[in-house]
Amino acid sequence: MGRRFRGESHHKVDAKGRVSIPASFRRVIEASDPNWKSGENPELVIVYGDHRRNYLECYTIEAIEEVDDKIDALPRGSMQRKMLQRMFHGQSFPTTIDETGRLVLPAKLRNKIGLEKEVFFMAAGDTFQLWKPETYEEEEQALADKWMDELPEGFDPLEFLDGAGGA
Amino acid sequence: MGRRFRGESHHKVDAKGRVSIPASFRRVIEASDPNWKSGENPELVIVYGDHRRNYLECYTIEAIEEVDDKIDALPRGSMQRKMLQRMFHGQSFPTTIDETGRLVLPAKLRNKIGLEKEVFFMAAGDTFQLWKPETYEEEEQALADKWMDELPEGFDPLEFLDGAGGA
DNA sequence: TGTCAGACCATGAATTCCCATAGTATCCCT
DNA sequence: AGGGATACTATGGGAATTCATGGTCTGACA
Repeated sequence: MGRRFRGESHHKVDAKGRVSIPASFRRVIEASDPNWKSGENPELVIVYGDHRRNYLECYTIEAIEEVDDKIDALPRGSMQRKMLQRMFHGQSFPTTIDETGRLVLPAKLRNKIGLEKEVFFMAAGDTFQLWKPETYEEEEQALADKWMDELPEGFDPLEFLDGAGGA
Repeated sequence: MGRRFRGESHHKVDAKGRVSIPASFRRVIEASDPNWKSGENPELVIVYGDHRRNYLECYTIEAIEEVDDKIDALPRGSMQRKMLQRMFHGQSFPTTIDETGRLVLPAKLRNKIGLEKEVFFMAAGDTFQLWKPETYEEEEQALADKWMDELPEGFDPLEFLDGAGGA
């Protein structure tokens, strides 16, 4: 894996669906697009998935190619292959970042996750996610808080790093 | 783990959020950045965590890569992995130390721990922490008080010097 | 012939870059 | 051992650049 995304931030979404990409994310997207040259518009792929998913996941070109290769390696006609193709080839949207550092989310994608005036960016390794802020807070935050609170008193989640069994 | 941070100190924070790094810490940060070459600006990652954490933890590149590797080793989709990704990939901020030995803390991070004109540096193995001085004193003070209060009536903590078992 | 996507321009705020200074520690030389 | 000269540390200030965001204009298209 090349460079990693890191950080989280909130950005505005305007009436046309335009969204500024955090500058630090842009650097990673550019570096992970094998065809990108300075002065051009780097590409990326947004995977939106089916109705069960309530966020958008953005892949760099390198990251999506890795996924494609893995799909290609699955037996033709297998259910797994079919499902993954459906998700990564069907339910995805390739796009580019314009010269002002923004991308345009079509109405279809915005509606899918209920996006209005604001979006929340969240790094996740070699991809990043786009959430409706309210969804993120309600679902993820609640889940995280619950999970943390259920840990034994004085237990530091960092212990998971070393493979300690937990809740 | 390579070289360790050692010591503690106070430094000014200016209006732009710039903070001098203790010189001895710089040596460790440089030595622990595999890409660093003399004359360049060493990188590091500040992990700020969620609302429960009231200090900033600074990781050298080596230290954070160790963490990243461990996260990669956890099962994709597991709660533990998700939580750790959220903390180390989402709630973190990559940065560099400039040629005058300073780093810049963006307003978001300063506000998170209530930082104003001064910051307290505290070594912690292969990471170091940044505290608002008042917070550090209060927390540590509270911790010390609690410990003292729990000692048996009439017990002098100096007795620990000679190996007496304690609370 | 109104709507929609894309290209282009505009701007305030935040951030980076570059230069400056005062105080300390260090080193070297005679 | 004295007396600089030198290097590094901690801090400050302003200019230049980048970021995030908003607006306008113009064709395409249905």
